[in-house]
Amino acid sequence: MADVENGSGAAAPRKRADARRNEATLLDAAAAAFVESGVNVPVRDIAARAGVGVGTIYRHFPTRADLIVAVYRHQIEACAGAGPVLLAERDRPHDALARWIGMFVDFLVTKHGLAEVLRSDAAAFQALHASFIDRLVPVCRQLLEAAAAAGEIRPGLDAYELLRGVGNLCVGAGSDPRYNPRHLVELLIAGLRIQ
Amino acid sequence: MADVENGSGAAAPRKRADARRNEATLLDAAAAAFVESGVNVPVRDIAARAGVGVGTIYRHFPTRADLIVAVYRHQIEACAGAGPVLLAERDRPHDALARWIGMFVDFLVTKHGLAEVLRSDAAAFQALHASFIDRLVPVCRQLLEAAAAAGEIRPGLDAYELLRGVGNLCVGAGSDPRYNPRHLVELLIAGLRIQ
DNA sequence: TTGCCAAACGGAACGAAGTTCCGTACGGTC
DNA sequence: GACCGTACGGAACTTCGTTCCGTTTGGCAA
Repeated sequence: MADVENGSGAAAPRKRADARRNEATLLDAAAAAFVESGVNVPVRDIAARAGVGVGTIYRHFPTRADLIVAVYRHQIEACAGAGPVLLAERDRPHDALARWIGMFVDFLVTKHGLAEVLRSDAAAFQALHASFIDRLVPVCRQLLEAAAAAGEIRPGLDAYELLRGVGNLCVGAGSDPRYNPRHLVELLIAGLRIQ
Repeated sequence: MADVENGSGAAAPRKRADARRNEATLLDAAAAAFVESGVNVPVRDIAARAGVGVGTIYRHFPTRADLIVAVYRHQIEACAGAGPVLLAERDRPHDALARWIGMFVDFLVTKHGLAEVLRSDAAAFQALHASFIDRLVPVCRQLLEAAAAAGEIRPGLDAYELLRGVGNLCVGAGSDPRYNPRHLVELLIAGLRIQ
C-alpha cells in the first residue's frame, strides 16, 4: 500500500503493461460486483467478471480488504477532505461534526456489507483499518476537538471509538426495513451535546 | 421451538432417552465451545466435543441459531424478566432503561461473536429473532414508554431499532482494546433524554 | 424375554468458498 | 530475434456447512 505510488518514482520498478491493465480491469469488475452483490461477493465471481484467473486477483490484492480499499479510496478521500471544509463553512463545530458523520453514514449504507467488514480487526483486515480508519480518525478528531473547544460537546470521546461505533450502527443497514441507522447516529451525536 | 415443551404435555411424543441425553450433552458442549471459540465455532468442533456425529447436531438444532437460542435462553429470560423489576424499583424510568440496556450490553459483550449473529435477518437466523428479539423488544418498549410518559425522553424511538442499535454497537467488543461499546451506548441513551 | 420397527445415530459425501501453487505465456529489453 | 523474469490461469487443496443413507438402538408389545 505504501510503495508503487506514482510521483516520487524512487525505487518503483514500474509494472508490466498487462499487469497495469489487469489491475484496472479488476478494479472496475470489483466495483461492479460490489454494487451488485455486496463487498462479500465471491472472489471467483470478480475474477470471472474481469476475465482473469483467481490467481491474478490475489497477486494484485492479497486480501479482500486491499481490494475494497482500492475500490473506495476515492470516496474515503473525499469524505476525509470534507471535514475541514465543513468546519470552515459552519459556525457551529457540532453542526459540522453532525454533517460529516452523516456523510460517513451515507458512504457506508450505500455499500452492501461494507460496514460488516469494517468492524473486523483480524489480520486480514489490517489494510482496511490502515487506509479507512487511519485516514478518517484524524479528521474526526479535529471535528471533535473543535466542538469541544467551542464548549458544544463534552470532551473525552475518542475519535476512533466514535467512528467504530458509527460504523457498527450501520451494520445491516438496508437489509432490514425496520432498522434505520440514521436515527441512532443522530441520537448518538445528540448525546454528545452538553445539556 | 414451540413444541416438545414439558408441562402441558398435549401431543408431545416424548423423545427417546438417548435423544434427550444427546441434546443435553450437545448443549453443554456448545456452551463450552462458545466460550472458548465464540458462537461461530465450527459445527464439527461442537460435535467432536460432545462425542456425536454432525448429523446429530442438525437433527436437534437445524440451524446454528437454534443452538445459540437454546444455550442462552436462560440468560435472555433473566434479562427480559429484569425489565419490569427495574421499572418498579427505580423512581426514574430513564434510570431503569439505562440499567436494563446495561444488562443487555453485559450479556452481549461476554459472548464472543453473539452480537455479530444477532444482526442478521437472513432466513437462517429467523429463530434468533423469534426468540431473542421478540422476547426483549416488548420489555424494551415498556421501558421506553414509561420514560416517555414521565417526560424524561423524547418519544418516538422504536424499541426494535434501539435494541438492534445497541446490539450493533456491541459487535466486535472484546476483540479491540480501543473500542468500548459501553461509552457509546451511554451516549445513545443520553441522547434520548429531553434536553 | 424376545422380536420388531421407527427413532436416532454417525460420518461419508457433496458443495461453496478462500487460498496456494506451479507450469505456461508474454512484455520488455539487449 | 532471443532471452529472462514478471505475470497469468486455473487446477488443486483446505475448511466449513449441510445433506443423506446405511446402521444401531430404545421402547414396546407379544
